[in-house]
Amino acid sequence: MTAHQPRTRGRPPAADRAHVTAAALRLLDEEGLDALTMRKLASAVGVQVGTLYGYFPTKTALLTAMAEEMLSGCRAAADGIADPRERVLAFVRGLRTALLSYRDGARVYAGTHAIGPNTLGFAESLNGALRETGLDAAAAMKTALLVLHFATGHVLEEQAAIQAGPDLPVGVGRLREAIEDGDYPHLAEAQDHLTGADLTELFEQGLRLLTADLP
Amino acid sequence: MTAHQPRTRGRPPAADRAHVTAAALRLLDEEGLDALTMRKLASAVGVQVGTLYGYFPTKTALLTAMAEEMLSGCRAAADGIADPRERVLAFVRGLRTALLSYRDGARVYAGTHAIGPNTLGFAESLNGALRETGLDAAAAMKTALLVLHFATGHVLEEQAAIQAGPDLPVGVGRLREAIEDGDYPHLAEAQDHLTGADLTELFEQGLRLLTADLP
DNA sequence: ACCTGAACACCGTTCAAGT
DNA sequence: ACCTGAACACCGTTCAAGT
Repeated sequence: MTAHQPRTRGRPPAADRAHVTAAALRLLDEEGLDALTMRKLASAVGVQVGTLYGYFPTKTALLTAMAEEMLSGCRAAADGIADPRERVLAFVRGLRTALLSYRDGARVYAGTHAIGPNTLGFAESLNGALRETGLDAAAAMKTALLVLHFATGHVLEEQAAIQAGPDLPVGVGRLREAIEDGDYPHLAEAQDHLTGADLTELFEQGLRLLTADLP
Repeated sequence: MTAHQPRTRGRPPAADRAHVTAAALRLLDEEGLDALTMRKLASAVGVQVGTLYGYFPTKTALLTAMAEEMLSGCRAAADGIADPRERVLAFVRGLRTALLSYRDGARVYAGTHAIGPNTLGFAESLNGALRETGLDAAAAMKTALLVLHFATGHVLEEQAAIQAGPDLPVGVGRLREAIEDGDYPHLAEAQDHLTGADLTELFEQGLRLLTADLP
């Protein structure tokens, strides 16, 4: 109302919300989701723990803002593609890249339900591209959900496999051991073909199949 | 070695590991993953917290045992199907049903990497069915991973959508609001077609597409 | 209006001491 | 051999009091 007031209206100084979110994403990338603590984040920002609750009412709200921010760049590469079918593929690849570019990115994304402009804008663009291929509203939304679910699940497993975490290098050895100890002939044979499997190629295969019946 | 010794060899009384796992699954189903606490589990079992660490070295180990136990019944329905292609579909449907039958089942499954007989036996049977359709070892494993990733991602979202949790009914209203406030014409149109969407049908569509190129 | 400092009610995990 | 009881080092969250 008054001219003297700074541009804050409700509570949160919106400028620093972004700053805190960026610091949280940096911390996530360096230490992983399990080590992302409100206290560690506070000291990274240079503030007391309680202060964070002036920016975000809850840790879930922070994680949601992080998920929203993760998607900030994932439309750029696809938006200019003329062929709608190729645009659809580019959108989904962009989502995978966005999630892969932060440690535990898929876990954060799958654990939240952001409704910010990046998330909804992405869903809108993906739906738009699907409609342009000739699908009606219902079919476009179904295909969008399908590829989104697939991408989430795939990157989740990709990042779980990468994780050279606390005891995971042990974990993969244990898997090999368990397969050889037990009676799993198909798994034993497939294991060799699987070592160093190209996960990008696997993702592309899934994406191709899920979009195979596009008009 | 000696005949007097009871059949315990190392540390854990294996009989009660199963009992604790069952109690944990019961607690999970009643209260959800976020409320599954070692202390709550201890009091449900009628024991002190520290005692649980005689059965499981860590909470992660408990969750892994829970994931393994979840898959106990998911092969039964498919194992007798003669047509290999139909058997593949039945295995994946069985996995979805198994995960859906516990609250937060997919979150537990996706967050662990069980290597017990249920998990490996399921993977072995799925691979065997895929080989029988005519796929070679590498192709069978790739398709298996694909449908597994899809199923995980799909049920994860299914259970997140169901969750009439602490503030989620508010959450869906907020989504509708955000879509109508913003400039998302495709999402706004698709929203009506989506309400009460049949998630089982959507899962079947994804499954059909991912297995469409089977020989 | 914003931040500090301190507390509350929890966690997972460990380990002496009992029996 | 197994369990108890109590502690350790943390959590997320809240809130008076300061400025």
